[in-house]
Amino acid sequence: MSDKTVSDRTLRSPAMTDVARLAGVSHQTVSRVLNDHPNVREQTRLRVRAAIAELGYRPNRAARTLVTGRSQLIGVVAQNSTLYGPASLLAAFEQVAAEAGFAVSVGSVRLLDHRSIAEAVERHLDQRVAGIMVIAPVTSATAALDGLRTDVPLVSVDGDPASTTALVTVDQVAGARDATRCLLAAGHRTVWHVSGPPDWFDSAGRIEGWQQALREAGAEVPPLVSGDWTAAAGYRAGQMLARVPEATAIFAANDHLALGILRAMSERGRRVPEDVSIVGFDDVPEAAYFIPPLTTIRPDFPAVARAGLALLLEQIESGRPASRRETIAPTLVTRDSVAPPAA
Amino acid sequence: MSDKTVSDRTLRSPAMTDVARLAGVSHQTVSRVLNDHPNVREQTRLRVRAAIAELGYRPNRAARTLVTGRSQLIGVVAQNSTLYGPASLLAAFEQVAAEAGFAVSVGSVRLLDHRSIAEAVERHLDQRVAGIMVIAPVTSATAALDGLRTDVPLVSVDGDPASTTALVTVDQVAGARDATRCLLAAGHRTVWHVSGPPDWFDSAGRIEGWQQALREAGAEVPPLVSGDWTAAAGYRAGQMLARVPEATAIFAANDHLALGILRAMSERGRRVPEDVSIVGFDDVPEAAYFIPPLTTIRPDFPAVARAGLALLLEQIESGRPASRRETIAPTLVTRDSVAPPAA
DNA sequence: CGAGGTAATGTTATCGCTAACAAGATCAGC
DNA sequence: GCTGATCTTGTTAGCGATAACATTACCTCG
Repeated sequence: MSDKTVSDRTLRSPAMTDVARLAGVSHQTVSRVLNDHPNVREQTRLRVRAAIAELGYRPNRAARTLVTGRSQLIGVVAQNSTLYGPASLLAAFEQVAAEAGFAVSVGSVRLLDHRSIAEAVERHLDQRVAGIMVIAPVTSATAALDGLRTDVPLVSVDGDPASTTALVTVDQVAGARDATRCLLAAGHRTVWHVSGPPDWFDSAGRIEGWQQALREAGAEVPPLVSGDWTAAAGYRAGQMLARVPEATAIFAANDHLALGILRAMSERGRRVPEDVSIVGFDDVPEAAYFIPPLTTIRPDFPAVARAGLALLLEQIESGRPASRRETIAPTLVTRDSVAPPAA
Repeated sequence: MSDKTVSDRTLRSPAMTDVARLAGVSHQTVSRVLNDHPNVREQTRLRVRAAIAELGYRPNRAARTLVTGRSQLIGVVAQNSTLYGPASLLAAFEQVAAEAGFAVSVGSVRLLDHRSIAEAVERHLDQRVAGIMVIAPVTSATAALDGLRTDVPLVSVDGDPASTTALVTVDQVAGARDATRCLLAAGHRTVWHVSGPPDWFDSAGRIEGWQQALREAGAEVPPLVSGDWTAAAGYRAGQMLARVPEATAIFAANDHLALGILRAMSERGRRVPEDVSIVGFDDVPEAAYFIPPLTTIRPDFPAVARAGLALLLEQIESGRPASRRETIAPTLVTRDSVAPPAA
C-alpha cells in the first residue's frame, strides 16, 4: 500500500491530539468541548475551539463509531425504482435527516422479498447505522421485517398496517375516500376504480377507501379493474372502460395510471371530463399539465419523512423499540378532470 | 449509557477474536482469510470460514475504516430534486455500486452553489468515503469542484465539459442533433427549440446540438424559446408557439416540457403530429402514454452510472486522480409525435 | 483556616481491526 | 541431516475517538 513516512504525518488530517497539543490541553478536554460536556471552563472551551478552527480539525467518524458502537448514519432500504412516491420520499427523508445531523446511506433492493430485505438490512447493520428506515409498501416485506433482529431502531414507511414495527403511512384509505366522494359529489351514480398491483398496501388501502365511500353513499360497487402503477396498465384499463358507457367516473390508483386512461379515452373519442371524469393519486408535478389537468390526491411526503425520522430518533434516544404508528392525511387537489355526468 | 455486564459479552455481536478462538487460530489469520491473503493453508481457511458461518460473524466496518483510513462507502452529492434524470442516475448508481461492494451515502443539497457543494463534500470526507460522485449539471457547480482538495477520488456527472475533474456525461449534443435531424428528415423546413434552464450544461449541450443539426442542413435557426424543466414552462412556451404557424416542428429539451407543449397545442386546436411535430428528451416512463405517444431521446443512465463507478474505482485503486472523460451516447426512440408537415 | 464538596482537567483502557514484524513449520538441495 | 529459502502463523502496536476513573484546582462553610 502507501509508504508511511515522517512527512506523511504533516499531510495527514489533524487528529484530536493535535488539537489538544495546540490548545495546551489533553485530548479528553477536546472531546468534551466537541460533545458539549458541561464541565469545561469557558476560557478553555474557546481556546480549544480556536485550535480546532486553526487546524481545520474534523472528528473522525469511524473512530467515534468504533468506540460508541453507533454511527451518525441512517440506512434507508428501498426498492430500486424511479417511481414517484418512493423517490420523493427518499429525497424528503434525506433532507430532514441532514438537518438533524444524520447522513443517509441508501441500500436499494431489486425485489422487496424476504432475502433481499434481510440482506440490505444486514449490510446497513455492518455500517453500524443508528437506525434503519424501510420503504416497504408490499406484503412480501412484512414477513421479512418481522423476522429481523430488533436491536437497531427501525421504522417502516407505507408498510403493513397490521405490522408490529414502528410505522409511518400515508392515509391511503382517507385519500381514496376523498377521491371517490369528490366524484360522487359531482353527481356520478358510482365510481370505477383502476387499482395498483395487488401486493402493495397502498393499493389495498386505496381500494378499501374507494369501497367505503361507495358503501357510505349507498352506491353500487362496480368490478375492480386491476393494474400496476404504469401508464401502460392504465391505457389497457382505459381501452376497456371506454367501451363501458355507464363508467362515467374513474378513480385511478395513481397519476400514471390516470395518464394511460386519459390517452385511451382520447383515442376512443371519449372526452374528459365531459363524458368521463377521472381522479388520480400522487399529484406528480406534471399532473397539472395532463390533458385535461388532473384532479388528484396529494400525499405530504415531507410530513411522512419528518414523522419517520421523529419515530426513529425517539427510538435512538430512548434506546427501546417503538411500535407507534403515525398516519399522514393527504389532500385533494382539484383541477379539471371532474365534471357532472352528461345524462 | 448502557451498563456493561458479563452477560453483555454474550449478547454483543461476535468480533474477530471470537472467530479466532473458535477456529483455534489467531485473529490475524482470520483477518487474512477475510481479505483473501494468499498465504493461508486451505485447511485453515476452511476452518475459519466455518467458524465465521457458525457465529454469524460480520466484520466491523468502523474498525476497518479507522485503521485503513478508507471506507467502503461512496458519497453522492446531488441536488435534492425529484427530477427524472438525477433520480434515475442515483438509482442506477446505487445499483452498480452495491454490486461492486460499496454502500452509497447520499448528501443532497438545496442549491448547487459553491458553499453547499463544499459542505456536502466535507460531510462525506468526515465519513472517510472512498470516493465521491457529484451530479453537477449546472455552471455554479464547476467553480466549487475545482476549488476542492483532491485527495479523495472524485467524479462528476453531467458537469462542465471544460472541467478538469474526471467526468461522465450523457452526450447531450449528439442526442439533440438526432432529435433535430429526425424532425428535419420528416420534411420540416426548420426546427424550433424550447430549452431547459440556461445554467444547466444539459441545456447548453442540447442547444448546441440543435443548432449544429440546423446549420449542417442549411436550415434557418429560429429564435430560442427558453424554459426550465417543468411542464408549466412547456405549457407557456407552447401557448406562444401555437400562434406561430410556421413553427411546425419543435424539439423540447425534456419530456415534461414536451408534455406542457402538447397540452397547449391541444387547447389551441393544433393537432400533434398533423399540424405540429414534437420530440422530447429523457424518455420518462410515461412518455409512451402522452397524447400522442412522444418521440424522444433516451439517455442510458445505467451506462452512465457504470462509467462513473469505473472511473471512481480506477482512481481508488491506482491512488491518483484521473481527469479522463467518458461520454455516453443516447438513442432516439421513435413514437407518434413526428409526421411530415401539412403543407 | 482546614474539611469537604464540586468543578475542571488529566490518565489510562478500550472498541475491532490491519500492518509490520517475529517466529515456527516445511521443504529443497547438497 | 543441515542450511537457507519459502510458506504459514502468531505477536505486538497502533488507528482516533469515548468512558471510567484519578487527580488537581477552586470554592464554601463551620
